[in-house]
Amino acid sequence: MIKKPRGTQDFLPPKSEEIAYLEEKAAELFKRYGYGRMITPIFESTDLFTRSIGETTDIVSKEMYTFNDKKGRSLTLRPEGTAPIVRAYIEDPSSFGLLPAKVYYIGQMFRYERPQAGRYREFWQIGVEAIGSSDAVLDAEIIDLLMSYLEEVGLINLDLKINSMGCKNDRAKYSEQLKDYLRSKKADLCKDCRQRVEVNPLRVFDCKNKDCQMSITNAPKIIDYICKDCNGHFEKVKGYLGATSIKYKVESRLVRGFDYYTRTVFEVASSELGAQDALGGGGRYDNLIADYGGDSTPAIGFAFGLERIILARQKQGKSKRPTKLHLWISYIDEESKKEAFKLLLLMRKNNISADMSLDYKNLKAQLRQADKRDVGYSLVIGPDEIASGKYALKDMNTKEQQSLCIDEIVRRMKDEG
RNA sequence: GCGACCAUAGUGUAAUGGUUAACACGGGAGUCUGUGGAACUCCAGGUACGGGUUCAAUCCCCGUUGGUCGCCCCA
Repeated sequence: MIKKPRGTQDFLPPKSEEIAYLEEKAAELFKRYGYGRMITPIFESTDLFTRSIGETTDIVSKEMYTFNDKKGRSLTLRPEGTAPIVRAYIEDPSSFGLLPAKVYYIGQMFRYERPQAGRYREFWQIGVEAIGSSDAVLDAEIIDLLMSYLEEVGLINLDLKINSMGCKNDRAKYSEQLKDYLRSKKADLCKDCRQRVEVNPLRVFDCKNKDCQMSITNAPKIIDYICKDCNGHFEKVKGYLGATSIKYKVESRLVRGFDYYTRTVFEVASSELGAQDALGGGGRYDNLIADYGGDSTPAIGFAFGLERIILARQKQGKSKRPTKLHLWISYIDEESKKEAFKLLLLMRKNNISADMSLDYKNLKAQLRQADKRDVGYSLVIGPDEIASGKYALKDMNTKEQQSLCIDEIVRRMKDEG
C-alpha cells in the first residue's frame, strides 16, 4: 500500500472545513485592515532562503526540502512565507502599488523535521507583510491584527511576548557582550549551549535546560544595548499598543528563528498546546530588502500555523460543527425517483443544500438515512404527490408534516436556510 | 538529527506460540413493499511491511515504515 509521506496529512470534512473557515475569517479581517491577498510560487531558488533566513539557522542547515530540476537549478520548497514576498517586491516593486504595501498569504510550508503533535513536514500558514514603512504605529497595527485574528476565531488565554532586537549594529555589539558573558559561564552550560555560544549565542536563551536557564538569569539584556533610535522606536511601539486592548509581556529573552529580524519581534503562544506551543509570531525586517539588492525598504510581518490554531480551538471546545444538509428527498418507487431527481436539482439551483438516496430503498430506510445525516427537513414524493402537485414536507425535529406546492417549499427552505 | 514508547476491522478496545482473532460503537440490509431516531436479526470489514526463531508466529527477535511523547527547533 502506498502511504502518504511522513509528516503530511489528508484533510477531509470536518477538518478541511476548519481550514476553509480559518481562511475565510482571515480574508475578511485582513481586508478590513487593508491587506490584499498575494500568491507566490511554492518553490523558489534555494539561495533565496539560505541568504535570508541565515546559513546557521536550523531551518536552512537541516530542514529544507531542496532538489535539482532537470536543468540542474537548485530549488527549495518554501519553508516560510516572507522571503518569497520580499523576492517578488525586489523583482517588481511597482506591482505592489503604494507604500506601505500590505499583503497576506495562505498556503503550505515545508520543513523536514521530526513530526509530533502540532508539527508537520507540510503545514499551513497564514501570514501578512507590510512593506515600506518603519513607523512604530505599523508595528502596533500588525500585532493588533494578529491578536484580533486569534480572538476572532475564538481563542482565549494566549500569551503575547514582545521584544526589540535593535538594529544590525546593536545586534553585533550585543552579541559580543553576550558571548563574553556566556564564555565565563561555560562550565555550567549544557553540551549544545557550549556550541551555541560561538555560533549563535542568542539561541542559548531558548534552551530549556535548568542549569542553562540559571546561568543566563544575569546575562546582559539586549534592551540595554540597543541604540537611541531603536529604543525610541520600541517605546513608541509600546505606546501605540497602549491604545489597544492587547495584553503583552516584554520578554528580553525572546529570540526568533530567522536571522533577518530587526527591532520589534513578537510571539504568541498557548499554554494548552504542550511542547509545540507557539501559535504564531513575527517581527520587523528593515534590512532584508536592502541586503537582497533592493532599495532600502523597511518592512514587518507575521505568520501563524493553522494546525496549531485548530488544535488550540479543539482544546478550547471551539471546533466548528460540520455543515449539515438542509433537505433530504425521499421517494416511494422507481417511478417517482425521476421526479425526486428533478426536484433535487431545482432545490440546489435555489441554493438549498439537498440530497437523496441513490439506490431505491423503502421509505423507512430513506428516512433513516436522512436522520443519520441530521438534515432539517425531508420531502416525500410518491404517485399521490405527483398527481396533486403537493408534496409532503416533514420537519425532522418536530415531526410535523405539511402538504405544500413546490414554490412554497422552495420559499420555506430559503427562509430557514 | 538524537532518545523513549507504540502499531489488531472505519473508531475504541480484547485475546492466544496451535482449528473459525473477540467485543462495543460506527457502516449496510431487513423485521416494517408511504414515514426516521428504539429494539431485534443478519451482512461487510482486521493482526502495517519485510526478514528471522519454531513443526507452528497476530503473539518472541531484528529491520523498515508510520504514529505518539520528549530533545532540538519552530507554525
